[in-house]
Amino acid sequence: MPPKAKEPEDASVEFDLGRRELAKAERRLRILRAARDLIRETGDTDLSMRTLAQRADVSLSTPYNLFGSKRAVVLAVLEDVRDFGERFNRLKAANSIARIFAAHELAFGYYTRDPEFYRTLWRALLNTTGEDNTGLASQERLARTRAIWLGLVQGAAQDGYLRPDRSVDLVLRAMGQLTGGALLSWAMGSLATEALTASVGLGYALCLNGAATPAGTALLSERIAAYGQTLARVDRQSPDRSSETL
Amino acid sequence: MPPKAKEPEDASVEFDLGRRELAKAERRLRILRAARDLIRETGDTDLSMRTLAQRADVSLSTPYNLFGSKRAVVLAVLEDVRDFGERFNRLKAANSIARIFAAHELAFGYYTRDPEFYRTLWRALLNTTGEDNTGLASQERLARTRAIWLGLVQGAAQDGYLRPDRSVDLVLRAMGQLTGGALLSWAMGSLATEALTASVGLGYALCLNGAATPAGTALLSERIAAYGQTLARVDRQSPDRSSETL
DNA sequence: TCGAAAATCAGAACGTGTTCCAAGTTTTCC
DNA sequence: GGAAAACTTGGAACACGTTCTGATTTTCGA
Repeated sequence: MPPKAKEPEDASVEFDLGRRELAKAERRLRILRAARDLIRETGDTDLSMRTLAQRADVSLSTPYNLFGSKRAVVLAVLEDVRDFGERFNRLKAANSIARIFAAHELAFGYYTRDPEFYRTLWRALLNTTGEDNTGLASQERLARTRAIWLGLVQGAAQDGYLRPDRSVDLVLRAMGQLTGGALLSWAMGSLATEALTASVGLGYALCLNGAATPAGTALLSERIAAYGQTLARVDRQSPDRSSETL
Repeated sequence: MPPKAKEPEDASVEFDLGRRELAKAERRLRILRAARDLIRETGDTDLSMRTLAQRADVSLSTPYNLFGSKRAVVLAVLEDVRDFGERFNRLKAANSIARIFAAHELAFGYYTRDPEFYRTLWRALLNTTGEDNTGLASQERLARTRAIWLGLVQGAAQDGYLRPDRSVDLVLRAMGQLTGGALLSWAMGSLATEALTASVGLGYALCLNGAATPAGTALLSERIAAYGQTLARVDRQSPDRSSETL
């Protein structure tokens, strides 16, 4: 029987790379979809490579050939599911400070909408030893994300909301670590989902305010107050247990 | 017969708990010491429970009986090695802002002096699923650490360095997440050891400055500049790759 | 002193991520 | 068409954290 899968039925961005590469891409896609579905279904239990292979109708070796490790598979799922970039460009806001927080809430909206899914994803990322996080695709995506945020903060600086003697790079670095810490304690279970966006947003606002001009402070104070109220309300309902182990 | 178990033979802090409890404590200590030594020796390779048991001259089951999991053992090592508390009290500084950063550099001095050791420790903490981080001893130590930092920041607030309309709790929350994020990317390898203390210190200074009075800003600006210079110097020598995965 | 209780012990077992290897299958190139 | 290269496959294997079982030793209470 001739292979019936020769029409470009998926209409994806794949170029003509020969039939072998095409089959490989198709397998890759099948694995990713199986991983996504499995995480969606099983929820709390972390997905195993054996069930993943079984679900994707491939051998256990194949995900390792195509991705390299479980961590890489999960990273690819994360990358596949969340495609900002276009959405970021469509963002409109009253000023460049508001733009930053609009982007923040857009990004974390992915997490607060189905939290189970992303929590499992992040847990899988954490307990696979990270030594080899220098994947090719991963590194490129990371640079892209960083460029977006750099543009956002630089915009605020050019609009006169941030003091020019404060390096944008340093503010960005603090914001990145804030993000990582919040996602860590969220994935570990010590930060409630309802508090996640506000917690990171408050950290952003504080850091930015630490480098802000008076004009910037005027805008950021509202953010700090608003996020603070949200956090106070959440803390009243459930125990917080922030600051995981220090 | 009156209970005769009154001899304080070990002269340690253990009370008279009978010979059985004493033997248990001795075994616990032996396990902790073995874990510490093994991490010190093997360095990069994560310690395994089997070699740990072998080294401590106990069965593989015993660490699970006494601690519950590998995560708990590693947490106990971390708690055993780092005993601030007393050192914090001996801290003297020019003002309450300087006190905060003295405490910060004291705390992170543990990490930057033998980084291999603490990196291994933190990696072991990360890739054991954290569900059960609600250990009894762990929770108490966490509260104690939080109380120390709360006192430090409250001191700055009472000295008029922080605006009274900014909640100390919220600043503390941001600082805690900053810490967690930095330690995460440090343990993962994407943050250099030479940049660790400065990176967190800069984040602290920015967050505090975001809630500072003019008097506080005067002090914090120096910190921001100093840490920024340190980070710039480190970045010039090695690639930074901060903000791990977002 | 004796029996009961408690803890450890050795070892097997389960499921995990990951690697390796001998086949088999398919595509590509000459 | 045929040879060679590339890739998947199935399965075994390794080390890991964790749990369980049965036997053994040690301590405590009466």
